[in-house]
Amino acid sequence: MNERPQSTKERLIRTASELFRLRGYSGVGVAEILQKAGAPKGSLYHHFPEGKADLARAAANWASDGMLRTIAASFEPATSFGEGARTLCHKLAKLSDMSGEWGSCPVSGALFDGPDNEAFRALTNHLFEGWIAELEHHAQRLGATPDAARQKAEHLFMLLEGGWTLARSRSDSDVLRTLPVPA
Amino acid sequence: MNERPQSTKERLIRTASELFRLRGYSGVGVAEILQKAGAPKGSLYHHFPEGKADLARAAANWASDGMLRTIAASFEPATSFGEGARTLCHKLAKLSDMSGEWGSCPVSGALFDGPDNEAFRALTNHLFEGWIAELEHHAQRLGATPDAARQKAEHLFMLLEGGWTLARSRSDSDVLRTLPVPA
DNA sequence: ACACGATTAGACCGATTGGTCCAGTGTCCG
DNA sequence: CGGACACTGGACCAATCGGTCTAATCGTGT
Repeated sequence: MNERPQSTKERLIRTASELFRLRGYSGVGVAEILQKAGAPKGSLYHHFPEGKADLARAAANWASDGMLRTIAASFEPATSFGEGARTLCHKLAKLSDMSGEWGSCPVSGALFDGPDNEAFRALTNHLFEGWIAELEHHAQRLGATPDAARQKAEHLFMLLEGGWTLARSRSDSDVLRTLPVPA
Repeated sequence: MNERPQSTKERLIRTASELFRLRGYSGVGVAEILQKAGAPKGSLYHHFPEGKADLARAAANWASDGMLRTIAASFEPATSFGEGARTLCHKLAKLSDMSGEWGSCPVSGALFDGPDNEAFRALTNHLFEGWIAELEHHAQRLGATPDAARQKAEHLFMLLEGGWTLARSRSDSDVLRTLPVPA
């Protein structure tokens, strides 16, 4: 019976990630996730024994993996950090355009406004540091000194997060396309 | 009976703003706000006939006004845009340290994950553009051309929003203090 | 002293929340 | 064929959600 394009678990993670990005952890109920994913309640608590929090962690991890792949795909063909950064911005802008709706960073959406949990904050930070480390790796590969690479990576990360916020508030992905990225 | 430091309405706005900043619009219930503010339910719906959404708008407006004052206070004595920007960053870092807890931008916290997407988004954008306009005004006053002033203002805004996110995820206000602000 | 609008106080409401539980339905391996 | 096990379906639950309502109380001008 499982000739569906994705497994139930995968569908749950994807729709949860999308909804959390739009309205945050507390802004989305499990009923809505289940309805959009076309799954019954039993499935959720089978695949994610700890329920909503478990699903949010999985969604954040999944979204973070996608972001890491996007970063790698943008920087691998680049010949300078600035070029890779600009490519990344354009890719993210395009993703925003395609989704049709305006959400926030999928990681902070899923985790930041959760139950005042310290564990959620720690996972958020872990994922963010993963992005920064990936950016740092490419900066160093493209000729920056270790110190400069770290600085460039953090700088670009903050611009991206801030740009995401402004783009969402304006409903305009061009904000991302014209981001003043470090060279 | 009203020798309290602030009126009930003011207390509601302040505690709502603080809580929304920590856990977002949907992450905070009216019961919690009322308890922390020491107000009964009747007061809320007397001062804010539309209830929680009304209160969130008021909280966001109040927080935005505070931010505008902080921007003005930082840039007025400055002799260059970079100097004003650095002062602003230090002031915001200090505010984060004093609050003891790590929240997000008070405007996006109160409004971004709300139920009525479009109206909330429009207000968020209105307030954000107010910040950018204030920054732009000071940039121009301190010698930048109109085009450069606009660019510097948006650039600083995005760095601040992104820096806020990273500072929160790391629980470290030094992120703000070392922000690579435009000159 | 009185009246009157502004405000407070909190009981109460239906809807929705996240979560539990178990009977069914496969699917695969002996 | 027959268990074993992974998964689905949904009824059901206590708790909490935002919101309404009315009675009491307050402050103030006359």
